[in-house]
Amino acid sequence: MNEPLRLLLVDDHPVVRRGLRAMFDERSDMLVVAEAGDGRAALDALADTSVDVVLMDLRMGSGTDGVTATGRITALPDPPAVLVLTVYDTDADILAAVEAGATGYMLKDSPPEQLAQAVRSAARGETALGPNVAARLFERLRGPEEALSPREVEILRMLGQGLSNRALSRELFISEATVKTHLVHIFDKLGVDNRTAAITTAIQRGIIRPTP
Amino acid sequence: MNEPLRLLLVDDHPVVRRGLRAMFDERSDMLVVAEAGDGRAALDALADTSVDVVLMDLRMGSGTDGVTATGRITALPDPPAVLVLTVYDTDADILAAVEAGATGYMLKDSPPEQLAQAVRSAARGETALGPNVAARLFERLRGPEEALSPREVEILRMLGQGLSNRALSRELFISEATVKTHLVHIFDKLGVDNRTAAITTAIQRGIIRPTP
DNA sequence: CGGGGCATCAATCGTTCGATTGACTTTCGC
DNA sequence: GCGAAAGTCAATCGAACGATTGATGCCCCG
Repeated sequence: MNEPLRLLLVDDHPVVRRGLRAMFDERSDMLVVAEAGDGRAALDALADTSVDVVLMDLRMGSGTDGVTATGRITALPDPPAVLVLTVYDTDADILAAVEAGATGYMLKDSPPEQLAQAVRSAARGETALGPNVAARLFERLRGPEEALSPREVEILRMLGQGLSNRALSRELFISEATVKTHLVHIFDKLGVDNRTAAITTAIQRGIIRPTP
Repeated sequence: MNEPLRLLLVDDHPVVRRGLRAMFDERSDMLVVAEAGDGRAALDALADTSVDVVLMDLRMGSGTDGVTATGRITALPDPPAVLVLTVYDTDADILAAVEAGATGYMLKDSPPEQLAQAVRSAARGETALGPNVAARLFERLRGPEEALSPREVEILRMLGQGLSNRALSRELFISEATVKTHLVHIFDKLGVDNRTAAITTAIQRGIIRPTP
């Protein structure tokens, strides 16, 4: 097969798209056939462009995010492979991307040759994982994390603002005993035994954001 | 003046450097004269290359970080202007960069024309601030945050793992009373009144990272 | 030299936390 | 219909937290 791999670049950063295009333009076995600034634009591009591999950023400032777009792309008939590219990730990001059907996950600071190699692997349907990503996936598969209920996430968010159980109960119009019960469940699911560790773990896993 | 602005690109992401170079190569009033993957390499490049504007990433995976490098560059005799470029920032990042002497601060998702404009402003010695950055600087100037001592930061880091005061005192070989004293100071400086809020605030400000 | 900052320490006390045990109601899927 | 999950609630009790007051010692700088 001597036809170049047709690539679609999806990233909200013009600089990054430009850099990727320049890099792949130098490779005779690869051809950038389209670019998109968010997931929606990526899906639009796929409607009238044949693509072998999509290079997808997970975090976009606005528009359809990378995980949702990945899910939709891989649900297409005869979908292209999706190689996720990102700067930094939380455990939740990695898992979400893999569950959405991405066949590869690389960090943006990977050297150009590694990136090109990952693109080729993805085109062949092989999994391409950047450093550390494989290890974290294995860890996740070994001990799958239990999902928190919506109520539990809501309580976690408020907990991070430093509210006492009593203040929480007032804000949510429930009893303090109920707050405590939810906390017991939250601690169990996160594998911690106090609120402070719960907050740190939740932020690290991307369950909540650090907004005081 | 018809000579092009001489630019030095400093970023640990090859993709980003490549994209920036491609963008500036198109502008007749700008010339990329060097690239560097970290702050140290940037200083080396400046030793034998004349540069008008340095485009500096703040976060590098390894090597000398952007803030330190900015400080050293602006301490040079007849230094080039430093325009900081980053993806995401914490309050501490912004303040550190400005205090280190940067004359501009832009987010990487800025459109190419805005970036070019910021480079021209920096070259003229004018301040170039991206969206939201100015507002946050004003907020900081209104109520400057107190810096935590190294010991306080150390204690904050361990606090985030959920350690009780007693466990902390054991790990640090100090009394529990000392731990409590440090915490009182930490709470005062962060403007909070309990450990949980302290952790959230510290993570948000970039003082510590969420590593459970 | 004196003051400020940092690190260290003690004791007291009221409040809050977390574990525990037990229970009830509603909804959904098998 | 039954069981599981989610949400709700109560009471008890020991441990831990945070505020407070007060103190000492060291180092650095004006």
